[in-house]
Amino acid sequence: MSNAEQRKRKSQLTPRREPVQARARERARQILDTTGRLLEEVGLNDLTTILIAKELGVSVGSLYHYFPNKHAILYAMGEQWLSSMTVALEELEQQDLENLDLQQFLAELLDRLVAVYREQRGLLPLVQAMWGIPELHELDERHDELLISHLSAMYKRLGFVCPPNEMNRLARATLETCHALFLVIVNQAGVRSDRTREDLQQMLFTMLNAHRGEARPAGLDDVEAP
Amino acid sequence: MSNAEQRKRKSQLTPRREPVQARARERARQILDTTGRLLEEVGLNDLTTILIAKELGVSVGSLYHYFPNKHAILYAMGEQWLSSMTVALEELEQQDLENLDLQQFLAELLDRLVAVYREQRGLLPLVQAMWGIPELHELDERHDELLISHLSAMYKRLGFVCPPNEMNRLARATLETCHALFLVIVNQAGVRSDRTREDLQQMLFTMLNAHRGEARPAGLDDVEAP
DNA sequence: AAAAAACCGGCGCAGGGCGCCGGCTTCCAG
DNA sequence: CTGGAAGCCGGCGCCCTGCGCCGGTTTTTT
Repeated sequence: MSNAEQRKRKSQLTPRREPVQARARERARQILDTTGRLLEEVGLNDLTTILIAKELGVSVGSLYHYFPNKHAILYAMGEQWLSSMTVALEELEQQDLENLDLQQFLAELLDRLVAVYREQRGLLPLVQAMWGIPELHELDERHDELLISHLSAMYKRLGFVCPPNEMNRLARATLETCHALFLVIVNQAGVRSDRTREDLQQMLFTMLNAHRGEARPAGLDDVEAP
Repeated sequence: MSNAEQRKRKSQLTPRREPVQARARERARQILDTTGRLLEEVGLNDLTTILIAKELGVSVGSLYHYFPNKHAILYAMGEQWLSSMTVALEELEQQDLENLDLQQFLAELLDRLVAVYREQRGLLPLVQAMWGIPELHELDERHDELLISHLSAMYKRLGFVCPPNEMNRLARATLETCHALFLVIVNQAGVRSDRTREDLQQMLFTMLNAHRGEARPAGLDDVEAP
């Protein structure tokens, strides 16, 4: 079955081989870099392998030495994004959270995450890709899990006593609110973005502060639910 | 230029003709209905004209009597969505807002909007389409403008005294926060969704209450900016 | 210096979905 | 009852774009 063969190849998302030589590693980095730049400029719909190759000044064939197909490039960008988030979150977890109050914690959290959003090239099209391209869905899910697990852990260290399912709900609400407003913030000019950033912090504080001490929230006896 | 011709046809999004007979009008409604159902079931990527026709039990040719192309169907769904929102907002504006306090207002607002989100079939793929398909971008923008203008007007009636650009910022923050959390809410089960709905209300209250009286916010002297 | 890895440009080609076509059926008016 | 307009139907042409392999050359590594 050549069809099955093709599907297999198509669903292959990891790089063809681990680049060993310095030059090759550099190339792979350059490809991602260029792709990021192009995503910003032309958007997801007009991004083609030919365009990437031309922009970078290499041939299409070369591209396929590093990545088995176009989606794999986007996938790699997504992983880069995930790892930036991971770094930011782990740095935050280094801190002495037990002795931070909630406002201080939120200020730290938002600063770090906004920075990650700010430095990511072509973020919006990338998000769009993670929603729209089936092969990349997994990344979106991993992103959510990553944030939920880290946030839950940190909330606990801050003294939250909610049961796991409620913690989960709070983390999800936090993450979605942050994501939505970060996208607003990075598109605003100086003062406005600071104000929105501050509003976000106060909103999160309101939500979290209201629930931090609820050991047994009413009506939430289920263990796991969306 | 057959190419220009084609482009012209492709960019055509309004229905081919206004249906005059009852049967035809009914068909058009059915097409949108079926499309909504299919969007829920198979998602945006696997939605094809053939599938729509087969599901509805008509031929593909028939579809093209009512809509010039596939995107036009989605466009029509989007417009339906916009009009639901408009209705909800206008109903709210009927009320005696001047004598409502902010909490009461937010409760009303959220109830109505959540209801609209709940009853819209295939909402998520539709949103995805409005982001991903260039022809539908306009809908997304109109949606934002719609909400921002209505929200600004209502905030004013509630006694807000901010300058227009700040009002705009607050409306945008409101809309993005609502959108993000509505999508969470409609996917949660009973009690949890109520709690998130309540959290959202308190968060919005926090943000809006903080700024309702700021006639001259510091550093916001520009007239228009993102 | 030989082997392995990286690089190059061209081109075959597959396939999936779009939407037109030509002819039929139904409905309404006169 | 009849004529014509609106509605309906299935098929399939076909496009066309982007994917990704190939055979050969150059560079790096050991």
